[in-house]
Amino acid sequence: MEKRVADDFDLKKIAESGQIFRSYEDPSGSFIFMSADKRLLIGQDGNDIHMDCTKEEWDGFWAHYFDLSEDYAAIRKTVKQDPFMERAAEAGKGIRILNQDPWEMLISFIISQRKSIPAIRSCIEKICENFGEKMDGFYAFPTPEALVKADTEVLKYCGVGYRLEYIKDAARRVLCGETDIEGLKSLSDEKLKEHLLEIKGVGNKVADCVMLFGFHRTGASPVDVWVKKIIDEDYNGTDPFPKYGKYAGIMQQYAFFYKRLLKE
DNA sequence: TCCCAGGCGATCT
DNA sequence: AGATCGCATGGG
Repeated sequence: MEKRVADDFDLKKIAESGQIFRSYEDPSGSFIFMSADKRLLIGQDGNDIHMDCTKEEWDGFWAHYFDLSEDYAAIRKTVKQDPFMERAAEAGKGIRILNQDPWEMLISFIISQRKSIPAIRSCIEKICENFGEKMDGFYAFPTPEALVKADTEVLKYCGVGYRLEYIKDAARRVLCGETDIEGLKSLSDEKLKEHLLEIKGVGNKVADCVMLFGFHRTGASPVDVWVKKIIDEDYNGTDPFPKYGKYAGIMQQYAFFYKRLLKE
C-alpha cells in the first residue's frame, strides 16, 4: 500500500539511529524493518511512503510501530537556548522512536553491552537464524521459550560471550512470569525501571534503552559512551537531557545520531 | 596486531 | 557511595 505522511519521517535515519538492530537497506533504497515475528519492506520518496503490507496490517501494527500519532516536528521546536541540541535536532530531523517489542529490546540491549553496533547486529542476526521461527523469507526473533531451551554451545557460537548467563536468566524470568512483560506496561516509569534493574545483566543504561525503545517511555534518556562524550565535550559535564522531561529520550536520539555523524 | 565497543557485576575502600 | 577491575568476542 501507499501513504503520505505529514510529519518528520526519514527511514534511513531511523534505521541508522541505533535503536533498531534488525533493519536492512535494500539495493533499491527501500528498507526492511523487523520486529518480533513481523517484517516490513518500506520505501519513501519524500513524504510519500510505500510498503508491502495491507492497509489492515499498516493500521493495526506498523503505523503504531513508526509512532505516527506523535508530532515530532512540534517536539523539535521545543528546543530553545540550547545550540548543540538545536543542531542535533536539525541533523536528526526524521528520526522517530519506534515502538519495538519489549522482549526483543530486553535481549538485544543485554547483548549490546561492550559491543560495537555492527557486532550487535550480527550477533542478533545469528540468534534469530538459530533460534527464531522460520517465517516466510526471514527468521522471527526467538521466543523466551526458545532461548530457555537454546543449546549453550550454539548460543556461544552466536557471539554472546559472557552475556550467555544474562540471556538465559532473562529468558527464564520472562517464560515463568517472574518478569511479566504485559504487566510491566502498566507500571510507572520508576517502578518499571526498578523491575528491569533486577534482571541480571541489566544496569542503568540497558534499562533506559529497554524503557525507551521497548516500552516507549520517552522520558528515559540512556547514557552510553556517546552521550558521555556529549555531556563532557558539549555540556561541560552536566547531563542536558533530563531537563527535556518526557521528550528527553527523543532529544537523546537526535544527539546520539548527531554526535556519531560528526565523527565520520 | 592492537584497540575498543550503545556496560555490568563483583569487589574493594 | 564511589572507584577499580575483569569480562568474551568481533569489527575497524
